[in-house]
Amino acid sequence: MIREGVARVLKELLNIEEIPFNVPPQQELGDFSSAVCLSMAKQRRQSPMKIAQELAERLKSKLPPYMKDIGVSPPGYLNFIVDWPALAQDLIPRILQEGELFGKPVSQPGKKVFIEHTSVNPNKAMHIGHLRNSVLGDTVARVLKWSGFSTEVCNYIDDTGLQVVDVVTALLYLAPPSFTEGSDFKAIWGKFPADQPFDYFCWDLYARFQNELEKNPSLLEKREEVLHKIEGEIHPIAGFAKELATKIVQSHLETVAQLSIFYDLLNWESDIIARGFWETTFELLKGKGALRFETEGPNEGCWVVPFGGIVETAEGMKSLDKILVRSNGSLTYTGKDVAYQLWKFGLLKKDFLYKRWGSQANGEMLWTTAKEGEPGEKLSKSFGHAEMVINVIDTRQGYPQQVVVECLRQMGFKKEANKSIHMAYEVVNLSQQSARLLGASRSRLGMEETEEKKSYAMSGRSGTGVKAKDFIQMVKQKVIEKADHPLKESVASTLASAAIRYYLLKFTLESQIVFDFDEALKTTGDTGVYLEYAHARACSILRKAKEQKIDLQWRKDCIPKQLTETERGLLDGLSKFSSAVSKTGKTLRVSQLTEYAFDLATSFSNFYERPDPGADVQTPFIHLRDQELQTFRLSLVWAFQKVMGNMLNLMGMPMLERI
RNA sequence: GCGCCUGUAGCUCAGAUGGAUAGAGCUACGGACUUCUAAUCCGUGGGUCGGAGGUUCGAAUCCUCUCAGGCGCGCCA
Repeated sequence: MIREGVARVLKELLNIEEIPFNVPPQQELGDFSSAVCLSMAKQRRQSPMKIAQELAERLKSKLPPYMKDIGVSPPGYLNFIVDWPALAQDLIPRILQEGELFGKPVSQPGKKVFIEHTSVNPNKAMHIGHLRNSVLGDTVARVLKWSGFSTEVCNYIDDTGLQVVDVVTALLYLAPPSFTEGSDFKAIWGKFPADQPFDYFCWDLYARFQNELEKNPSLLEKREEVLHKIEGEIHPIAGFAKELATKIVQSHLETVAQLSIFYDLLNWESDIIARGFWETTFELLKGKGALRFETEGPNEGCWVVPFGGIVETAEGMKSLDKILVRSNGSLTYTGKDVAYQLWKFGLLKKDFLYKRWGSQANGEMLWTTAKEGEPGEKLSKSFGHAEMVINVIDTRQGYPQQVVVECLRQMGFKKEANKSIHMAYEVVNLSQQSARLLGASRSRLGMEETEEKKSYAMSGRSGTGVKAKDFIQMVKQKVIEKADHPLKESVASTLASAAIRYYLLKFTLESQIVFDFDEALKTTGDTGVYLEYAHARACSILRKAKEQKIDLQWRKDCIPKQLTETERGLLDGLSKFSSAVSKTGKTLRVSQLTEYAFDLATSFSNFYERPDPGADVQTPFIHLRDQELQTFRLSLVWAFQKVMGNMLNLMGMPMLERI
């Protein structure tokens, strides 16, 4: 806000696009500075010092907002001295008045962003890697909504894939009683133990099935049989599979709800097929010549997107071309994805049928696509037809995502191709110690006895991974242990949720998280707990002030002539809120949120601990004799509490009034 | 083989558009609680930003090469 004001004036004066700012090495020089003059020196053929001096004079005669003075230092830096009282006078009452709306950009009517995240195979429990996806997606959605977009969040359910087939086959045939033609599924449902979550049982079962497949090839035939029956959609097994997937999806939704993650729509892959999305897409692609039918070579009999031809790899010759339709006529995942992407933009003439899934803990209705649902026109809301599409998928799927975008481009949907964003993030792996703790043997991890690796990939196939619900429970337990007083259940849950979201958010997208229990269970320092603590502390101060009947009414004459270092620090932090969030909305680098939030909380802690940094004694705000100063400092606390609350909201962390 | 990503303090990581002396947290050591909440704060220690060239007045940041690690290149999803 301070820097934006200066940047606006400078841009006008200099006619350049971006103004870089930084912090001077000595505080005496100024509160912040810019090196624009240095970079201008060459093209203007003037010494940077001279440019800076001239510019400073021009700025001084027409001071930007909140500026007290502008100085110059060699070799040509512009140093800005902030008029802190003026800033306080504008900023604090605005924060207090606007509350949740403070710093929010004006909305952009009609601009809709479609965000897909989570999209976990509905055949087993979620693990912490899936959680990273959900937290990233949910946070981006929150930030974009705040930025003024209308958002639609969807969770894609791949119910037609082999993973579901595997678990169904395992349930029906791996252990007695086996399914027999004509029988009902009562005995099969009876296999689920009462003392274990549904999705946990499937987790183990899936891993066991992968193991059994190698030993017992007859299961392969069974699997093939189950696959066809599910695809046929008429056999009772198809209904059973759908029921199973539905139950798992329910488990997933319950899991992420613990981290305040909700959706607008569940999109079932089977509905993409049933609604004939592909047929339309196929014609479009063929019409544009984007598809090629292979009559020879390794992809003989397939419809492919040409994407680089045949290349030599470590494992021999391979084709880079992407198959969309297999030689047996069936559709690949990428094929479905192209059709689905078209639907998201409203480019398909076809639509799903919808019905209500149920209301969620955030009060919003969750919809699902369904064969027996209603057409979109009959609903009060419309799904899809987005301006921009963000797919939160891990980086390993970069190649197929590229194919999807390329298909759009080839079909002539250039604008939509450019607005298709693959939000790619690195996976979560397990540290050596974590892998050991999970009891993963070397052989199960697929490694030699002497081999040592830094990290281990989680694997559904081998059942190696930290299950999301376990992790949430562990963090909760840890938070309770670490507290110096008994915690209410709800407080522990909130702290755990904040800690987990923070942990999954603070890494940059390119950073591979090597999950380590010690690291992930930390409750001190750079953690979500710190943010909650700072917020709750501010609440406590305000609560106590009210109890003591201290007048919190803002008066502009309460501002001191000189602000202390920690007061300035907090004020500066508060003033950066809007630009910090806006920046995240543009870059989608959500780790910048935790970075800013931590900085803000730190500046508050510093202010709280040392409001008068030079003094020997620090007086608690509510004991201050100077009523003006008391009002000012308590107003700062209040403003912090509001802005921190807004930050917590944006990161999906529930607020606590006291811990 | 080709492509993408990563390499910054003992450990885990930030460092958007190139800017002045590269920052946090954890760990270690030393200090501050009859409290507005010590899950906090203050201090000390810790770095040839993987390496080598180059561009630039100026490079952790841009370019080239190189070393090390991860991932991708399925008629899986």
